[in-house]
Amino acid sequence: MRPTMKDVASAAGVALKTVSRVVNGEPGVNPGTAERVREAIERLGYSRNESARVLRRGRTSTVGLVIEDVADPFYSVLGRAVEDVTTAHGCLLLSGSSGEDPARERELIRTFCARRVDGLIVVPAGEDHSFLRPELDAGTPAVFVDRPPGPGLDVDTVLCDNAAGARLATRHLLAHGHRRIAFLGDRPSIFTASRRLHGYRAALGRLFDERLVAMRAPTPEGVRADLERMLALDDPPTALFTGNGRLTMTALRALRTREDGRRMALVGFDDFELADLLRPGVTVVAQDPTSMGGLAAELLFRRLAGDGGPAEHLRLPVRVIPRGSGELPP
Amino acid sequence: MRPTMKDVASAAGVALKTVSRVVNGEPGVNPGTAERVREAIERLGYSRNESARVLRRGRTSTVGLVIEDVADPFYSVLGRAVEDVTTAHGCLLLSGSSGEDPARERELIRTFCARRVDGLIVVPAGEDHSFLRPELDAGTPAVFVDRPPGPGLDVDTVLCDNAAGARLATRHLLAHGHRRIAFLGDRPSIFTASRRLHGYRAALGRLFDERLVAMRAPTPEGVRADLERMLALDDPPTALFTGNGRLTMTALRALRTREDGRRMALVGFDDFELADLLRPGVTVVAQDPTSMGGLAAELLFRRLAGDGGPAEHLRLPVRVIPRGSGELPP
DNA sequence: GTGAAAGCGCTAACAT
DNA sequence: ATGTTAGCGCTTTCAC
Repeated sequence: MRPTMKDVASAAGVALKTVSRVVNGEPGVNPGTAERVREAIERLGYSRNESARVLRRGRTSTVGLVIEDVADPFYSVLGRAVEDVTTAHGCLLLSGSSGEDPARERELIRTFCARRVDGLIVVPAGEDHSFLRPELDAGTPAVFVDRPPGPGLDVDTVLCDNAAGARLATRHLLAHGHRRIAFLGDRPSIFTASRRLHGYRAALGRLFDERLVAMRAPTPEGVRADLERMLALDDPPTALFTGNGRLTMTALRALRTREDGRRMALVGFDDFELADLLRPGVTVVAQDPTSMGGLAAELLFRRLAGDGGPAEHLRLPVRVIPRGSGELPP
Repeated sequence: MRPTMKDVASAAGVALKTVSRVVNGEPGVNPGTAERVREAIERLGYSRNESARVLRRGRTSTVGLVIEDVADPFYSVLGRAVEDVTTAHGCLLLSGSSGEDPARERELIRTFCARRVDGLIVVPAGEDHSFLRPELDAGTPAVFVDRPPGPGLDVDTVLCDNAAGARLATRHLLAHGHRRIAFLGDRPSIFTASRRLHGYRAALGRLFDERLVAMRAPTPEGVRADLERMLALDDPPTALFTGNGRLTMTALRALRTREDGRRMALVGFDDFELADLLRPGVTVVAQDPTSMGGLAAELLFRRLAGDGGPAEHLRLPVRVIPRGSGELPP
């Protein structure tokens, strides 16, 4: 069906190897011959079969990226950063959504490895990554981003300082006079969620009250129910710390419909588009998904270039961006 | 390095072909033999080399997706829909960002074709896609989404009704009493931008005033300058129609800093997260990127299943979502 | 039920 | 400067 090097060779009246040389820009081909070959390539509409090349050479020049959801604003920006670095290194990025499902995560990684990606970048969903052992041993490096791998896997990681970020957020609210500060986090099984809970709790000290903590998947109904419950307490919260961007937006919607909700101070983990345009602007603890993805990719390419040093563990800083909602008085 | 079928075969004491049968779930293998093979596979950490399989079989079970930016909220949602359909069909999705650059678009498509994707889904950046001819002739189907291909290529397309959407938006503002309605669009070379301009102009009829039209890349500075210019007119606009989600957000930021801007009515093309939480809520003409991506992918898989009918041209409806900003009086 | 041999399209190593 | 040969890991075909 599609023309092969052999077809191009006979069309140009040369040996297959000469075509290979021209296609790959190898030296040692007479300019005239090269021209004839190029003309035949053009005429036949030839394009090199990458599968055959990969089979022979052993390197695919691809990188696999597993994230929670390619459509999530945080992870898609992280993914774009990985794509840019990957492209700059002449590689192709394969990416897929795990949807927080460990089985899907494993299946994606399996698929990537069967396609022999040169390396993996993973935002893990599962708690156990021992299935990666054979791949790592076979020489496929992996970098974990945003969350660490399950126990027993000593690979490079790029995380943000979750606990410090949560402490900053909570202290910010404390500094503005709040004493009853609620925390809305994602499921505690998610690494970032439990680290952020930890930071929140550490900053509160003896002000901590477990009735002001709710951790679950960010559904509108669930968040609404949690807030209703807390606001019905004798001593209701005057401020709220939300554990990720999705929860912040969900909470904003839920609070808007209650008049006592509108006056509630709010600090969210993760920045998001339009946070500055809301009234009041939403104060956040911001991470930088672009740096995160970019650094993870650079780390991976350093491994691919042969760096065999001990596993690196990058911890990226976070910063508070005050915009109004976090500075409301109790 | 990595174990091959040959290694598994000798470890299990069978012929290579028997391993192949077990790996592929082909019938005609003694259960006991199959068990021995599976055990050897497990022990050696074998995983099938997909490149070799592809080379032999001729099908990669991959689909290539080219979009403007994998981190753009609109296109990333579209991409996720494509991914879901692709996964459901047992295929892997390769996706890449063209960044509105025709050269990068072409390079991405070339890369995908060299990797012999079974089919392509493209949100085109360029105006000429004749380079796709050989691929189509070689039997690689393509579906164009959001924008049609350049002339001479009769492939399946999934577009939204851009002109109708722009007419709806403009009429909505007219119905609320506006007579001076400005249009902020992306570069006119972009298909959707020019179609939306067309619909806007058609709805305005003799109310059209070219001084109220500005088309350019959605940069904060550019949008700000355009708005300043229009608001300085003797007969300034009382309403604004923005041609895509990015422009809507950029315009909202620019308007917020002017007191005469806050009272300006606004309808935006494309819905976006938090449009409902802004004050006033942002009235939009919404398309459905999930349907768009899903339908495009379904169309592609119908082609891959052998449907050789004439090119289909789907046109998706749009709808107005009133939220406040489009209902402000002049 | 099992296996041997050929070959997919390419590159690496070695001639000429 | 050009060509020949072997073989990457798998599936296909055909033989046992």
